[in-house]
Amino acid sequence: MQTVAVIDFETTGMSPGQGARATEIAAVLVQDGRIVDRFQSLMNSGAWVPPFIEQLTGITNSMLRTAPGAESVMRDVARFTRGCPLVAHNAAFDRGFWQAEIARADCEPDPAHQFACTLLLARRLYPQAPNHKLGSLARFHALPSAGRAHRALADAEVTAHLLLRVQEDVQLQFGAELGGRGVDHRLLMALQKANKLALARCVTGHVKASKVPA
DNA sequence: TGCCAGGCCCTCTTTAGGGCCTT
Repeated sequence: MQTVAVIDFETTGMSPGQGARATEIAAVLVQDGRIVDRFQSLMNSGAWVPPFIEQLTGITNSMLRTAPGAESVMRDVARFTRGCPLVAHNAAFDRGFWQAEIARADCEPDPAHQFACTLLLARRLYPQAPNHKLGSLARFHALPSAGRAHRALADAEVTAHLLLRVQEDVQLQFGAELGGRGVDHRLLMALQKANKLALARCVTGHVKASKVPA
């Protein structure tokens, strides 16, 4: 079964385009419906962490002073996730930092590193949720807690449990269309883009497309 | 002077605007 890497960044701000840098990254590998491996590291890019972010994440400037360099951490996490599709909650955010930090570390881009987004999927599948913040969805589905929110490993683990719940619910909801097929990464990427009224059509189309020889 | 993210979704839309979500 395909192994997927769920990642989460903590950063100094909202956008790498505005000079924000990553302060911590975590990746958890999900295979056969469970977490099978974990990677987590603080990363010292030399960037200053604003007080608001120190308070939000608990990651302080003094903690980063002794952390490994951002470039070596990115090389390590790229190696850890090699060949795995990626998943994040609000993937547009993490994708931006992933691409920026990978480029700074001079890593070769991995074609397998395509992002699926649990935020987009949750908006499709759980319109009845009070909102689609990671913490709210964790409460909504009673997902296991993995530690302090706004730390990379804890958030990545919660996102991994949300992903597993999404896969389970897609299977339950569209089992007939899937005909015994698993909920793979390509289907999740198709679903997150599907019009909310066209989920079933999307699944059927994906299954038909999957039957065409490459 | 005032503003300064980006991507996505929804709707009183598409020649746009506002809200959500991430740190």
